[in-house]
Amino acid sequence: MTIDCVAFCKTLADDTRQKILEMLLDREMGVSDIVDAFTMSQPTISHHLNVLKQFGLVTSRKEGKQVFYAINRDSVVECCGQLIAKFDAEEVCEM
Amino acid sequence: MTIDCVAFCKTLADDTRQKILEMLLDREMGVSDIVDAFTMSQPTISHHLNVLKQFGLVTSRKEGKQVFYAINRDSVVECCGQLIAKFDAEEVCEM
DNA sequence: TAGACGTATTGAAAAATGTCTATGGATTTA
DNA sequence: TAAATCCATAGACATTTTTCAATACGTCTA
Repeated sequence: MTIDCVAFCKTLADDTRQKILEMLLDREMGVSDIVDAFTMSQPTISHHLNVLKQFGLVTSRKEGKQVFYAINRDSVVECCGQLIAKFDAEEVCEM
Repeated sequence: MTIDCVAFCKTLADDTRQKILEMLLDREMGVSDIVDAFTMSQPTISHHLNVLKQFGLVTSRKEGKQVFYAINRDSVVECCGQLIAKFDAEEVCEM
């Protein structure tokens, strides 16, 4: 399946979202833990988590009152791969 | 040298800029040729070309009245590579 | 069941970005 | 040199995105 590379870049075009992804590289985290790592409000973090989730870069699971988010490594790698593929094409030789 | 991955994604987070880069994969182009490929105004295209140039994804050279833009393949590949490297890290094992 | 807790949603304000028109600078040509 | 061509810049406007406060929703616990 081919992704929308512009949408992928938009998803990563935010410092908070990239930092969240980096944190999730280390371990799955609950929303409140993520919120604690930033100075922004909880709704703002929830918004960014939703943007990441909509594009499939993270997954979430509910456990009691908490919601845990995890990075979707396969998706991140696949998207980066498609981005490279789009712009790393060999020079086209016309004959 | 390490790039700003957020700035890189912001640079690519626009449909027009990605299309311009794709066109330049094929061949170097003058500004007016690029403008002709879109329905947007010439200043708007110039703006996008400047964004791409500021981040080093394209280069330009002047030839008479015309300005030719070319993709900087090395830079594009290097930036994509760093983006992958940032999020494709192996799982961290704590001992 | 009432209250507390954790998270999502809503609606609005602020900030950033994309787009346009108008114009200016550089270069060529008549 | 005057006009034409090509592109960049400036400023204004519209759109999108980020952010927050307020509140709603689900879950646990006393």
